[in-house]
Amino acid sequence: MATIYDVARLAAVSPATVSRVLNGRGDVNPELARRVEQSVRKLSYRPNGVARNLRRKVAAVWALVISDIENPHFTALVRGVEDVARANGHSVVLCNTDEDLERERAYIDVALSERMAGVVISPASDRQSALGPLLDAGVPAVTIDRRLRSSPVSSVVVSNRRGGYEATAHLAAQGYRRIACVAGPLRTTTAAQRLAGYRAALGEAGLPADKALVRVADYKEAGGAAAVAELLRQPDPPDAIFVTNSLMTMGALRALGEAGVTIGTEVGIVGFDDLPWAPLVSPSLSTVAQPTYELGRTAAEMLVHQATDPEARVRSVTLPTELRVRGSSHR
Amino acid sequence: MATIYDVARLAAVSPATVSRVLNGRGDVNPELARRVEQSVRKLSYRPNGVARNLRRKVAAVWALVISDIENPHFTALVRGVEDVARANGHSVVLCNTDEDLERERAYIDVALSERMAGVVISPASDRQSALGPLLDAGVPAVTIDRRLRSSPVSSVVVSNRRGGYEATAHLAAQGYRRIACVAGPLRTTTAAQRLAGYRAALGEAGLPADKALVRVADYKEAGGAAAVAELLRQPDPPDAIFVTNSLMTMGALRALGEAGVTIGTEVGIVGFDDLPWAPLVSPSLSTVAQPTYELGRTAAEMLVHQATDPEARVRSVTLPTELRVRGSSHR
DNA sequence: GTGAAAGCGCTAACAC
DNA sequence: GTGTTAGCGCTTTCAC
Repeated sequence: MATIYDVARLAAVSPATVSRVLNGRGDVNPELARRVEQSVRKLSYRPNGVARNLRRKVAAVWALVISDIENPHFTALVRGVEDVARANGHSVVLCNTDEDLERERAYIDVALSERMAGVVISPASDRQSALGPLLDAGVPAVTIDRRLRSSPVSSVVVSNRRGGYEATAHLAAQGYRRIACVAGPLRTTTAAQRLAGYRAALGEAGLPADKALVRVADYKEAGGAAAVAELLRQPDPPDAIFVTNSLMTMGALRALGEAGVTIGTEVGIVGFDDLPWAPLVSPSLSTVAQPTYELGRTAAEMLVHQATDPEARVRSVTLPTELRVRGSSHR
Repeated sequence: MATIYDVARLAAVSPATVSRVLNGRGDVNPELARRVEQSVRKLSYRPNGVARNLRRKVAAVWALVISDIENPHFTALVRGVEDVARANGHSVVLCNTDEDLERERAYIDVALSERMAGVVISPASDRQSALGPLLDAGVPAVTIDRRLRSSPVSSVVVSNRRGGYEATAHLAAQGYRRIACVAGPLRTTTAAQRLAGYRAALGEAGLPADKALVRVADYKEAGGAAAVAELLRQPDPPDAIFVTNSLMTMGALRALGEAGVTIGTEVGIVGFDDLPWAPLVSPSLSTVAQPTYELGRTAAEMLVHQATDPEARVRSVTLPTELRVRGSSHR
């Protein structure tokens, strides 16, 4: 592969001039610039990004570290982040941690090691974060979807508590009395907040907070199915369920189907995260929708802001959720 | 941030010895090794990956370039690739091209520029590929899900033609007579092959190949919906539809619902790609399932093979699909 | 406006 | 075994 020296030699200029032309810096004689461009083409020269990064001490790439690549919620964020990144001359690479702190750490390591320009991350845990080294190194970072309790980092989240509250209050208003909740891993702020909203709504509706009606699962399909199967097996099963993410909702529907339960009539259901197929199941699925694109866009904009002004103080943005009432939550 | 020189100084050894300890190369006096490790900890030293890559001429990272991050088929591949990567000491970063050749080119550029160790890619087009520079540079590359006609690259795909054939033959066997096909962008080999399978099955069943029954769409939800809406508006509408990917199938179901058509009875439907929610819609959705994890795993293994043996010849692996008959494809 | 040269942090010959 | 040193390819002072 051709280097900047090859180009310089062919164009009969110095490597410095080639660099200037390539980066549009400083004033270069148009004639020399022309010669450089011609040589670049002739040699099909591509700058070595690694050498450039070493010299500049930062790459043009952002890392978007998400906790579950198969969760449509997270993949929907991507577009928002990408659009802002491209507008600011950055590329986005995705890293999937699978809710695993060890893998989260490994990817933070890669981001740090490759001197990436910024990191947007949905942390696997609100406390034992792997972000420390990143922050110490001064790399711009923003958490998305979830917050971090252990360190001061800017974040963009949705109103999880309110979303959980509205879902549950809606079920109560529809006359359901034993409303269960399938929660996510409580080490995530989303799970904790959605559960808190559920509890608040129960209290307000004067419904008892039966511990047996709360199941902590793992935000995955199988976990949701298992949790619902257990709930149904109880002596006094629920007549409604608030399921706190889409993957678990899918599992819940499967478990309900396998148990021969009629959705809506026998057991009402509201899921967190709206999905394209929510209107297609029958009865159609009531959900708490999140502004996923906005979530990604906002996080990316905060990253740009941080990169521009390193003194920028930590900010936390909360975007609204929206209850979408469909067929699964009334009799 | 501490450098290898800082560590060397503190441990009273040379940078070369630090490097040896860090990389487990050569024999190092255990006492020196201990001192190095201690200094590394004390300084919380992290090797600069960029400098390392510049020196070694290759990074430890693989790029997985997929054409649509919101298509569950592609996100399902990721796990297979990741598992093999990790077993071989690589990290995987995902790049989303959105079926856009310009963005494909940009990400190939990043992979090249950052000297990534290998690329697994589902190309946006079978001809105008952006892979050229990558292959010229000798970077190990494998296409996944789709093939490339324009250059000799190893690939892992599924039996698209057979999958299309089986879906269509099944609909014919169920007594449907005017079977339509919603195809993907024909510049992808998957779309071309699935369509070819559809045509072959029609011919074999003695059904006429009415051009009006074939709609070329874009592998996206809205495209699938629009195509089906058009099909239904025709003077002589189809009584069954083979939809060639899951996103378009979702759109098809929506369009069918909006048109008030009873699925199965009035219009039979089979979709390509199985999905967790396929059994949940009603009637449950018949599909052609693909071994997504295997697809990812196999591609990654081929990449390892290529990296190990640069003389390895181009191979093409085809994995089987499986027709899953459910409720949407009979009366 | 242009070029010479130093240096980013690491690894791998090579010399000891 | 261990240290010295050159150099990966680029950008950026600094001198002209």
